[in-house]
Amino acid sequence: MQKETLITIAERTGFSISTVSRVLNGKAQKYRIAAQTVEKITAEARKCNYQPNLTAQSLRTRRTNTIGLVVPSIDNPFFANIANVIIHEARLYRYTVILVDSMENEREEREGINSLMSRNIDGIIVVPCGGDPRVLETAAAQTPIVLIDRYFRDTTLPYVSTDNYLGSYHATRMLLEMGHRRICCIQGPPTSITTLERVRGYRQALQSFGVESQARVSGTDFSIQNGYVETKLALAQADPPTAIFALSNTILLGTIKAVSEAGLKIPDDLSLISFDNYTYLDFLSPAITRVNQPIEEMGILAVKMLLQILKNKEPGRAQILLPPSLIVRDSVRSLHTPPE
Amino acid sequence: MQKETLITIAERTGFSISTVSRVLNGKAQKYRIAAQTVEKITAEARKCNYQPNLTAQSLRTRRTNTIGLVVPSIDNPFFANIANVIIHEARLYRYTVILVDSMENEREEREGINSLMSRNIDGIIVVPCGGDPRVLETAAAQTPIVLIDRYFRDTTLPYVSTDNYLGSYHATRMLLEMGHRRICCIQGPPTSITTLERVRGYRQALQSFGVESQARVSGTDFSIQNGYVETKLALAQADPPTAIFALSNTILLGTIKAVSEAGLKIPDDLSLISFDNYTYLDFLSPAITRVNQPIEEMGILAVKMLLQILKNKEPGRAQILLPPSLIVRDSVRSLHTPPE
DNA sequence: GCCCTTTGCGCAAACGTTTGTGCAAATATA
DNA sequence: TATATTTGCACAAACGTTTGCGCAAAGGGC
Repeated sequence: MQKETLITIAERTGFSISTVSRVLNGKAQKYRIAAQTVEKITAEARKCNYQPNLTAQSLRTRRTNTIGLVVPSIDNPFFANIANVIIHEARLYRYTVILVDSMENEREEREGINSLMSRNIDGIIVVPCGGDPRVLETAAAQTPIVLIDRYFRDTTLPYVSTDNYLGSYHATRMLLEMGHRRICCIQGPPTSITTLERVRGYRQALQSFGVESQARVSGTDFSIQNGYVETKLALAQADPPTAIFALSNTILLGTIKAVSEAGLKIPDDLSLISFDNYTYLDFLSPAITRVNQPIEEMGILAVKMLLQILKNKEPGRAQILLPPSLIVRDSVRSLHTPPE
Repeated sequence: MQKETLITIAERTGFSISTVSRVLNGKAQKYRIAAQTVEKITAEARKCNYQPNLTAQSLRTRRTNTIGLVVPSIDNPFFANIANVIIHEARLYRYTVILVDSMENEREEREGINSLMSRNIDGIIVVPCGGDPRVLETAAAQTPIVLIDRYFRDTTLPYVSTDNYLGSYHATRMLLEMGHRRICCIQGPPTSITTLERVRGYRQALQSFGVESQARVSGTDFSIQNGYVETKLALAQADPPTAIFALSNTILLGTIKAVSEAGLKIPDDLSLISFDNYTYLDFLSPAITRVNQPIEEMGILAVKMLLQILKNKEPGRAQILLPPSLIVRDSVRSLHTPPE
């Protein structure tokens, strides 16, 4: 079975390549192709299962109906989730997604984006992994770019993310209202905007209770190991925390491991609250109280924003923060009442 | 910043397009381009950060340095894991991956594969979601295809998967050796090869203990809900099982939910064993004993097999089953000893 | 029957590459 | 000096599309 092209169809139907092209692109009306001709050509195309050659098509049209998606690690369920939403949403508009994994590495990210651009993809959605917007901003001069989840403080790049500050603020306040004062906050990379915002929310909540001097922030990255190490340290202090706020699902896992190794029970001996939602968190015992990011909405918005930029052919300026919600489960104990 | 092409570089350096092309493709030797010329051209290319237009390139060469990956659901950590390995491995050979999510739907799968092929991708790795190899086999006539995880019984298509039979056999034997006899096996889609093989292993193990009449197999698909429903039913029987064998990580979650709703403790009241490995399983309490599939090896092999087919330009016949391993944790109790 | 409009379609250029072939100049050979 | 060989590069076709333009034939108005 050899490849069918416009040429082979043209030969078999006796019409020219251009006529075949126009018919199959639905431009028969516009070019006044006779109904009979349309009939013949579409019949033939269907019969031989013609599939246009997208590389030729996009060489000519400079469009590929493809968007690039760059995430730091597809292995992280949070990003897998984002990817899932974006792939599905893009499909609705007949866009295909090329996935690039930057491995939390700025160089990989840059190369990935270069590779995407040399493929003439129509736009890029990216969860940036560096602190420097410049690479992305120069790239955005050539290809529309929308940031998701992570973004930059002073940037003109459009983004959609969670209001990390707010989520963190609410979570911390909940702990405070439950009577907790010694609350450890285990953070991700200290320069990342998500970390910064979450820590800001944490501090602000403490301040609203007049206990900002109690702030305990530590941690270096979004890894299980980081959660583990920092929890070990926290628990070894003279005045160990009564609650731990893990700023990501990965950090949470490390924390849980350290806590269980210490022989502590959650929430009786230690309360725990986390960022990021995930099916499995309901199956841990106890189920983990957490800040839920509206991933689905974020993904849909990112795609829509990108498509809008593509349609309007103008830069795109939307910078959107969606409110997170608190999913209350069983990992936080009230210090006002005795343990069960 | 306008796009740099071979043409602009040719103009600026004063050489012809072909010379520029050959130099930048490292074919200077072969075409006896003067060292000085090579120097000038590469300098200019570097200066203006030339990136070849991949669509033009692949239109001409009929290669895209891209492979397609079709999975049933990127949201499932098992497939996210596979995708992760394949993306990374492909990158080593400078291949990019286009990810298609078939949503466990044969029509989506077919369309996805068509779309991939019209992009001239060099090959496809697919976790098929149907029971019929024909679509894939005809596609394989045009583009190299390698199956991963799932495959077909009578097919010439190359594949790499786990020896599901063996994994299931060992897991079931372990339960039997621990004294369990009433073992429920909750399966995925009854026609899928992974289900069939796993059930076969389960039955064979029972038979090796002379208790094949005790076989209890039920279930319809790889969903949390299926695990939940089937467990509910199993527990409601007159002679409820002492152990449950969940044939996937998703089924497992449903089972856990139903078990905990029934107020049963694992492993004291009920033993549990599962297929598929996953970080989170160690964080459940108790940690879940499970059959580990060698995902990393499978992914690497799949990519290597595909690249080999591409290189040799011959169909490729390798059909490989890798042995799984048992990860023993705390969810299985021995009936020979009293509960702790 | 003549001119004008409409209908229906084809020609050919262009997108940015790669690559087989060819050819002039430089060098070597006799 | 005449010929053969090598060196260094350019020409042009091709990959499969899309699309502006143009032109022949048919139909309409008078």
